[in-house]
Amino acid sequence: MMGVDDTTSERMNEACDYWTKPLNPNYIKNMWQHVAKVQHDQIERVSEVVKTGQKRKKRDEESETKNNRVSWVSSPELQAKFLIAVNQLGIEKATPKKITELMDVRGLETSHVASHLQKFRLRHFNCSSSKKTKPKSGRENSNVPHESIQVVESMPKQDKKCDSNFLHAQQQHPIPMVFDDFEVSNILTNKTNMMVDVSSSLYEQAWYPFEELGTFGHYFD
DNA sequence: CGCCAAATAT
DNA sequence: CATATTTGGC
Repeated sequence: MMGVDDTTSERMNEACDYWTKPLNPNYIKNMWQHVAKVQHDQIERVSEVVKTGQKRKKRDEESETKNNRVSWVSSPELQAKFLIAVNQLGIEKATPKKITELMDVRGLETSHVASHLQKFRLRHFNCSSSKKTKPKSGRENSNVPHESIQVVESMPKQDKKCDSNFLHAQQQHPIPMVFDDFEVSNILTNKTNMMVDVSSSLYEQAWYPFEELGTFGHYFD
């Protein structure tokens, strides 16, 4: 939200931040800085692969070695890491082993990634081909047949606070970056994304990009 | 049931 | 490593 002065208003509660005019480029810089930092922190926080054996109590973890299914769907962090790795390598050169190494997640094995990559490629292939072969009537693919999207550049480049991984992924620009719409939407809409830093009293809630703001918060600096 | 993500077999 | 098939949750 933006205003002429710093007069407070109830409506500010709906905003993630409040900017006073005139527009200062640093506002935007700081916003991206915060988003990048938060996202990076989240990704780094992944040290454990989500297991589907949730039914059983978390206490019996000795059976961990067995039924450890990796749930990509419920883990935006894994998806993000996967996407970053794939784009860093380039969609053509991305192979299970390399992806796994780049992701560097404890407990995540090449076979897991390979399986995921297979589905990823399948989706990607179907989407891009349907784009070509099916011009069709215009109203159709609003829901299921998601098309892949291409993101040329998603973030500003020059912030040192941005983590090296992010900078690397960005600056390397194996352009254009090819994302899987399915995964991207999961990442962007998941509530754990874009979380604020609880250690600061300012940041009470997260903000959910592309979604209705049920809550509100502020960001760093 | 059917669908589909994830695992497993080829 | 790629591709095909099976498994298992929902």
